[in-house]
Amino acid sequence: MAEPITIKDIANLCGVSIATVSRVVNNSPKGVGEKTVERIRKVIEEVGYRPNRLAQSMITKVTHTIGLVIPDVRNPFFSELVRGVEDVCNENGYSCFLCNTDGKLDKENEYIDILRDRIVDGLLFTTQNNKESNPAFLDFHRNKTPLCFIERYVDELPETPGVFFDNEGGAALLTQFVLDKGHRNIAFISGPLSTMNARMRKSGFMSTMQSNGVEVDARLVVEGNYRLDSGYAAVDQLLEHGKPKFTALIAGNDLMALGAYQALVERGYQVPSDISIAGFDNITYPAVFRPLITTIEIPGYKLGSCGTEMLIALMKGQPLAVTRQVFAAALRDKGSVVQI
Amino acid sequence: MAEPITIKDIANLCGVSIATVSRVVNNSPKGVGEKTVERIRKVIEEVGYRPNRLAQSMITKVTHTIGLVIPDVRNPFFSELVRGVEDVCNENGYSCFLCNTDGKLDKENEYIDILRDRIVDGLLFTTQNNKESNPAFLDFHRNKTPLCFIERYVDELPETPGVFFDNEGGAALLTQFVLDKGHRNIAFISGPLSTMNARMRKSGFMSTMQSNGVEVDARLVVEGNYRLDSGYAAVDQLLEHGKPKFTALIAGNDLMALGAYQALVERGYQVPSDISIAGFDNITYPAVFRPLITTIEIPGYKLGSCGTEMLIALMKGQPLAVTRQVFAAALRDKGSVVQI
DNA sequence: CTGTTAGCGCTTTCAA
DNA sequence: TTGAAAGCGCTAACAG
Repeated sequence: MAEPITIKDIANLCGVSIATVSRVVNNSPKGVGEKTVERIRKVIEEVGYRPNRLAQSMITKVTHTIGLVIPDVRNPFFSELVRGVEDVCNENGYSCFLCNTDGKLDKENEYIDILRDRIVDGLLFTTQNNKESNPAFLDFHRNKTPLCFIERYVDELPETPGVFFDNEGGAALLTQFVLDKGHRNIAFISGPLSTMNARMRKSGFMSTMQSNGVEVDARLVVEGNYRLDSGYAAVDQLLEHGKPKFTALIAGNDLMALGAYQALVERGYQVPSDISIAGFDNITYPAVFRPLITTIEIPGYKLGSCGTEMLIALMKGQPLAVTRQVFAAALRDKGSVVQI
Repeated sequence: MAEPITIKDIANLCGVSIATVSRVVNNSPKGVGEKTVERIRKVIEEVGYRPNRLAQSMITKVTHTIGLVIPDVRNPFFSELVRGVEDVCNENGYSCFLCNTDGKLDKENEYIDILRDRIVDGLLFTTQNNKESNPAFLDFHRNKTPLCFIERYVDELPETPGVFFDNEGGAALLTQFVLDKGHRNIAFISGPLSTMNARMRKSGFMSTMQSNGVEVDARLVVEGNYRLDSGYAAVDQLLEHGKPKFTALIAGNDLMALGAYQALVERGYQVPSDISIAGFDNITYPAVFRPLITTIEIPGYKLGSCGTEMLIALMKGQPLAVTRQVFAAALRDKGSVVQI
């Protein structure tokens, strides 16, 4: 290990004190002679000196690092989000620790501790898990380490900044779209109602049905778990009493919509001519793949990049104009909902 | 910002010196009275003291962090890989900085500098870009910061450890499979031949054809760029002179295979009954999606986790049994290649 | 304009 | 078994 060059070496090489070198490194108080600045700059360049960030951080107490805690980077929504976060970090001189929790509370806690130990300047946090709030958050909060939520609501920390997706509005938009196509008997497969976004989506569906004066048949509303097979199983439940009583089906996400699609097709129904289908997420794949599902797009990249921008503002001590940003939903019509 | 608790506070609270506290924190030289250890432990627990990792790192020169440099986490292959890396890091007390370069040389260089400044203990690097070797690598090499390649070959650093996928063997396996189905006129769409893996795959195809005594029609071998549309375009090129002269088509990756599929179907050919298709990558999607392409699976997670294990061994100064691990290919038959 | 000095929080000899 | 003291590489008063 070639001993790294230190500020001391530069000072010696230039015949000045380390304080002076430090000043030009931080191009601080212009109170350094121009000649000196130039000379020092030249030497730094020549020998390839790079300040030791650990030493700097020890004094300044800032590390220019953040922690990003997500359930699983393999989920396309999160990889979009991660990329949004990382891009903004990089643009602003921050580096980002990636942490996968699989949504498990103990891993979330573990990572929060790890990140605190690493003295990150801020934390970006997202999870489906909101059964209970995490005590570690309160620590962060106490230490005033900036924290920004992504699609997460914690009752105990109502004023914590965050970026959110308008789940309710998205569901309303989609439901209205289906209604406008003439459907009146619409089935709904929700995500797990333990999660806030599943509740919001369901609520958007229900209220839009109501505001359109369309009664919701309770037997047509079932709960899934956001996975493909639960969409499949939901169809069995919906068809329990023979022929379908619905002409359209809205699922809480595209995966369940796909599962439902499979179940319907296997049972001899044509989609969308017999039954229309719609979902949430806009999971996108190479253009050749079929089926295509009309869906609500959730802007993963945008949530990540904007959340990071908020966090950076926070870390710089800038007051936030808005502490909670809500992103609007966009409909992606892919033809799986037909006029009747 | 509540002032963090320091080792000094613990020392005062316990009426011992900071050296003693340090000893129990690092449960080092058992040379501390059992009573004292217990007392200090208790206080540490009570007040929730956590050693400042920056200060520790300043002295020990290790940060327990690594850098992971990839083209884009949104590519499913890389998100698999990232997860493999992160899991192994976490199991071993390391944290991981994620860096996306889009395969651009300047961003690769930038990140290498950033990571060096952050004093990562090791670097995991992967990219398709191997037109030129990166001077920054040589710095890393000079500093003896452990470096592990993932699917990357740099001529100047032949002895750098790495994990690799057996591209040539995979291509051979797939080609043999197609040959065994009775095909003799087989088209091949390679990836960009500037990349090593595209060359290896092509080479595996060529040599297997040859070893089976099957002549390769040069007009049936075209170069693509690993993207969907280049697979589509390649078909036009292959059909230039009218009817296809091939009964099977192997693409350098699934995306191009998909593009070729689309082009063939649009031109009225049935896949696989008229023309069989095979690819590389085993990109996987929810089970309902069609078409399915027979393919070679590349174990992204495994490459990530094993690469990280190698890197960790390196960082611990353990000698590596093998400096280069090559992962074997596995065929995933999905029915897109039929017997003729 | 520049240098001296005192730490940041911790590990690690060297003594006691 | 424990403590005192010397730094790690750097920043930030405070002098000059």
